[in-house]
Amino acid sequence: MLDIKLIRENPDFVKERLKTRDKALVFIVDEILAVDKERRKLIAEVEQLKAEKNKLSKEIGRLFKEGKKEEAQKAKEEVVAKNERIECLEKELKEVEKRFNNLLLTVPNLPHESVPVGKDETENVEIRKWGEPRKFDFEPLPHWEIGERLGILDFERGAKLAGSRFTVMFKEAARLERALINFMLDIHTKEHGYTEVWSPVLVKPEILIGTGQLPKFEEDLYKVCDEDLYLLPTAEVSLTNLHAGEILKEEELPKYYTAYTPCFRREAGSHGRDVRGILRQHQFDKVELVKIVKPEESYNELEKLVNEAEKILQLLEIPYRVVELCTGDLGFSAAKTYDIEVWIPSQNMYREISSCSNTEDFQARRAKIRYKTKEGKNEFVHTLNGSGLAVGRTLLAVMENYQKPDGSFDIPHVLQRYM
RNA sequence: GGAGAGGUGGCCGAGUGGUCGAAGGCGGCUCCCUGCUAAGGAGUUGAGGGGGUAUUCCCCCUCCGAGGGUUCGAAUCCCUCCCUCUCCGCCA
Repeated sequence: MLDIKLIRENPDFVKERLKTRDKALVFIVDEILAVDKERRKLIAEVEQLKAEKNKLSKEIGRLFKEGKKEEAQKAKEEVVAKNERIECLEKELKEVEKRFNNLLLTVPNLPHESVPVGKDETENVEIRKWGEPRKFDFEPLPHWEIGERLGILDFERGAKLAGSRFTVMFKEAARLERALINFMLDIHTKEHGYTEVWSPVLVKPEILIGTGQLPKFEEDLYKVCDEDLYLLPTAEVSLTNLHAGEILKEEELPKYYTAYTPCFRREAGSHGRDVRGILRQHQFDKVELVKIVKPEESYNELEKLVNEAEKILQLLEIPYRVVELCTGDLGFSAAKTYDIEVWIPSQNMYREISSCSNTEDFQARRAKIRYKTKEGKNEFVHTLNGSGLAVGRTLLAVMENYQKPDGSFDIPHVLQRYM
């Protein structure tokens, strides 16, 4: 959520920044300003009346004690009249507040000034490459063929159990999934200083509002029927919200959390994309990294976060590249994002395996995560998140990059002790 | 699922219709005192929002689990919900 004060005081700046994402966003700023004006006018009026009412009520108490019944009675009538007016105005105010909040909650974050301006993913900027894609002296197979031939990826049975975009894994694939999870968690906790977390995978709507999935992206989420709970689309949601509504001590920061969770996404609007294999599934495993930091440190922390995610691929010895998303491709909550894209031999291209973002205070403002500065002021923290990594995609990358001509594949050196 | 107890400020804990944003204690902060430390003394110490040309000053509104209601007035009374704890049942 953007700071209403910023919108109020620098509307043109906000418009300019939003425009780099999408030109249509400009109009919402004016709408917000109009509603804000209306809102504040009503607040002033209501509070004036309440002040008068409170004063009178105290007066009444005093008059009763002094035995001045008639004067008290007269004052009572006056308060009743004020109450009617207050009730009426408050009803109006409630409507306006609701409109105001809904508007504010649907505005995306402002891109950081360093983010390249561009309309979509074609204008993302490659930052660096790591590793040389392997030269195959045979035609590399896609992972689904490798997996099906070995009998360790079963798409038909996945569909039987749950429908399309669900897969069953057997034997080495199942074990590799588990090995990858443990490997990633070990690296992040032992080498990068993260605290391991295990969290619920069903969460309340207000939690999803905190990180920005709601109210705007409900169609991407699975909702539990009969209960007001949603399946987690990413552990970013639970980890970031661990401190929702809290005021942290300055010396508690920074906080680094990592968790393995399954993630559930409806992938609405991506029909026909990546239909084969396990690249795009409704349910997938992910090890997530979340940082809660002081504002002045967040961009530094973002660079570190990307490096920490990259470390996994380096240890697995799989080539990748890092790209910086342009303004038009930036996610809703992000001020700046780096994607890590892993090399996929069968597609002869790099595909996203991690997305690392600094949301600045955008999520903190929604989730009300603050810290008390040395001066005793409450400030919003900055929150960051990144995949470290998407486990299913890592598994797929291992299978393809380590495949052998006989249709089998090797296990990366660092994973062998986990198998 | 059944029965009971309870949810108050950073924490503990008082408060059962008026001057209570809330006693007292602990903790925190500031100052004083003692050579240092400990002890002691004085003061101060919640959050969100609106306004006054105002982050540091002033005024006001709201907040005692959440939402409704009664009342001129509610932390205090009534209703609904949520959560925590204890016992019973069921269960991985």
